[in-house]
Amino acid sequence: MQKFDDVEDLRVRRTRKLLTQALIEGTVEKGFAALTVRDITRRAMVNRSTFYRHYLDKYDLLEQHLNEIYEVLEEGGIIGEGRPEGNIDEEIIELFKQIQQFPDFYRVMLGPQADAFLSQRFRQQTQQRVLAYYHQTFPEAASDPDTLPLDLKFTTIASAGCSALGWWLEQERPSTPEKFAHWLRQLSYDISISTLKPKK
Amino acid sequence: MQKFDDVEDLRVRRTRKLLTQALIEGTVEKGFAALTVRDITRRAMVNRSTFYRHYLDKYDLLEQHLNEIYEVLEEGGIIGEGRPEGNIDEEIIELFKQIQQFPDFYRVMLGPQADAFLSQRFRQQTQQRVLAYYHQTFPEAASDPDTLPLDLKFTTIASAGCSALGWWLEQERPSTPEKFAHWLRQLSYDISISTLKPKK
DNA sequence: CGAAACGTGTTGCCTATGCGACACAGAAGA
DNA sequence: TCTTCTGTGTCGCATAGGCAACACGTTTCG
Repeated sequence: MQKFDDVEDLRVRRTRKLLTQALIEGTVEKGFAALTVRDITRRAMVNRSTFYRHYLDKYDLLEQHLNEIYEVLEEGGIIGEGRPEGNIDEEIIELFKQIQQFPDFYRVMLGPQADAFLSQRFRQQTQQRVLAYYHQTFPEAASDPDTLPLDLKFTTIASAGCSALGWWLEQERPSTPEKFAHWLRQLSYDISISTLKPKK
Repeated sequence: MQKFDDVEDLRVRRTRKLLTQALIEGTVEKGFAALTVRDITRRAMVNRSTFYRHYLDKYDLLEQHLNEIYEVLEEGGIIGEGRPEGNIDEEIIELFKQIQQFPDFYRVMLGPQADAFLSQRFRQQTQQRVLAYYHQTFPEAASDPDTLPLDLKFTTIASAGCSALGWWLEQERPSTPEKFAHWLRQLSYDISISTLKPKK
């Protein structure tokens, strides 16, 4: 797999978007396990060799897709301490609108009958992301023996976030992405305060 | 505007598909008149210069899209190589299954608040297609001075078909393609009989 | 069992497309 | 009026991606 000089090239972004979209649609249609690289590239109208210029395999594609989601969440401060920035709020809302476009896919990942590999990898990545974020934000907390074990915190927070998202998607008529983003920010902020901020 | 060596190149087909899709979505969203080439290319994630490698302007894109639809219908035996005695019902049903692929777009084109240029061009192209069809099917009718003027017939038939289609798409709960095809077949059959079949 | 048939990765060559720039036109605004 | 801004249409150059072929592993079926 080779890298690209200009990751911002329109062709690169378009190819990645098409492949990701095909991954989601294909997963909904026939399941992630049965999905082949050929299926994805055929649906995306992208040559198979091009797929390997960007991703190692379908698992790599999935993880990169999830990572992109987390990056947006972290930039917006949804994960951890909320720092409201008007500009980034719109991006988060856009993200949830995108998620809402493929509720079946995330339902597959988060629902009760979720694909084994998918849901495991999703929660696992979520936890890792939360871990990395808190290492950046609270570097001193890692060496504090008196606080709760970090793993427990991260597992709890990650699981809470996944459950919240799953709950949102399971609703009959999900509320607007704006409202859900607001709730999620409040939730994550409360959790941050109660678990990470040392009481004075 | 330049031509391409290999029109079957996956990149060419993908680009055209994305642009066409963006045209349809953009037309539904903000109307065909207000739609710019920039809007289309931005939505399609295609460079603006690439647009001009394929189309002259948005009108050219629209016409090529309509032509492709008609070509698909002809390949399916719906318009071309018509058999007047055959089972026309199935052919008409196939037609509406094709149209149902882009319901919003045709709603914009044919509905009461339809864009002026769009609906005009659509009716115009439909009329030309009907003209070609009847030239194939009834070659002797073209030279018959005693029948009604052909233009009048075709205009009437095409306009009737478009109006009926627009009415169908405007319904709250459009009836099944089968039922509507039955009605339309009766209508068109009556028109054909009364205007094209010479009385013995 | 053998042999099609399919999926995975990889490579070298060719080309469609992106990018940046340009001239031009019309519209909005000081 | 003179700017400023946006859209149009075109161009040369650089490159991401298509295509065809390859070796290899796995399923499928006769």
